[in-house]
Amino acid sequence: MSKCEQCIVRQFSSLKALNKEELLKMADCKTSYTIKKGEAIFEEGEITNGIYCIKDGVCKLSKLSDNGKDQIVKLVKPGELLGQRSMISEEPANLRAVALEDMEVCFIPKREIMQFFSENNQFSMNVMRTICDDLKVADDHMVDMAQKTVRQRLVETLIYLEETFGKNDDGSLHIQLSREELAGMIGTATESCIRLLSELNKSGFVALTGKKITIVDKNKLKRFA
Amino acid sequence: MSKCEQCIVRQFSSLKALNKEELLKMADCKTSYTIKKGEAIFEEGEITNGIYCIKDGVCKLSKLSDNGKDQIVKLVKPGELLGQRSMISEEPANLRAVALEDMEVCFIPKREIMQFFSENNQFSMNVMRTICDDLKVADDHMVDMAQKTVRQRLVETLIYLEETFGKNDDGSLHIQLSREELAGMIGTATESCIRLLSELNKSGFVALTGKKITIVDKNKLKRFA
DNA sequence: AACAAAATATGATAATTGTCATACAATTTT
DNA sequence: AAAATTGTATGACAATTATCATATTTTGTT
Repeated sequence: MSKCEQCIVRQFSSLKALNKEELLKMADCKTSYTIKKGEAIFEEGEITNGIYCIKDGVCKLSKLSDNGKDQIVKLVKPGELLGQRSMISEEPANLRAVALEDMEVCFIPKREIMQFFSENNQFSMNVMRTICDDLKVADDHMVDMAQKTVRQRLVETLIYLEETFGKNDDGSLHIQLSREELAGMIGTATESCIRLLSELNKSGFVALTGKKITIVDKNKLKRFA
Repeated sequence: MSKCEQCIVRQFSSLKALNKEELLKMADCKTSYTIKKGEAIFEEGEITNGIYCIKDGVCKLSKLSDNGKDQIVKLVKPGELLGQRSMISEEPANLRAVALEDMEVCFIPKREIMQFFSENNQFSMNVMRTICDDLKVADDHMVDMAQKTVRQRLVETLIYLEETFGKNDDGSLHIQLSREELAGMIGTATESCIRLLSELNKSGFVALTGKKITIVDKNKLKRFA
């Protein structure tokens, strides 16, 4: 069993506030999982009873809407935690978590986390800040969904993807999303997403090579939207 | 100066975890304000350095979008707290708070709240839960904005307004929103909002009497959307 | 009470976005 | 390698929604 002390998640997340003793306790109670691309970590409505630490791989958090479309609410990357909200609210998961790449995650039971909460004030504050950040992002996102056009949202999403997940050697977006998933992030029909991408391609703002998307000129793209 | 012990905010909010001593300390450091309908409690980008307790009156939290429209993110009612997120994140306010009715609020400086945080674990957990609830609502709201039609959002908003703020004796919605504000909640153009309301009126699902909106048959209205 | 200003309402029209059909390409299965 | 499945692309069209113009009503002010 690997130790938590050197783990990437510890460096980037709320867990950085935990001391050696707490980390040892955590290492002791954690369960490690390997999750293949496309598999779910948890489903909407599932009772999770703990949090997941993302060691490797990116996943999407999505919610199935009444119209049958899967809206992607957030992408979660290595170093981040998953399932904090449900655990604190003591509710089933509001969102579904599905791996976009092969992943390595660790599960920490609720019992341990709650104990850290009560004993380590800095840790609670860190978690609180993370959730506050999520809330701000969600509010802003909501305003965007309500007030921006699909084209604006597509452009902003492409830039977000490049800035957050980086580029391959050939300059294309490193993160691999299907057109359907991209549409699910933007909140539009797959066909509309494809059509607008194709338009951005023809205008020379982005280049499409197979599934790969390359932002040709980020600043021009920003201004265009 | 009134005591905090019997205050409505104390009964409904995270503050219920505070003990007598803490309440006395809070009563001692608070500032009470009267805010007239239409006035702002704080502006987007303003540094608040504390939280507001809503004793009376409802306010809207909104964000100005690039297209010049004011998107209403949330309505806050008596008994709730305001400004928790910014305080915890140590950031300027992300949203603007404007009174929809004459209001009575109290301001508690950050310093005191932070002390309660570190000394009263139940209080921190309560605040955390509140923010978690907000996050869930925001996520759901985001999905609605992305996936539902304006008509669906209007219908759901009307029902939400009736269920949350109640009805007058004549059955009309108690909370008074202008058409522009209603449009701002729904995330649509004012004209579209008016047009759809008028359509619901003609179909007999709601009744419009001047500014007053009455839901005639909630269940029919729900099914119609 | 008369006026000005603001809010509500409605028509006409354009722009955006969704839906369905279909074609083509890529990937997986047999 | 062929067939089947899935994903991407595009056209045609319909539905939704925004915008602009203009009444009409309500509200506030002098």
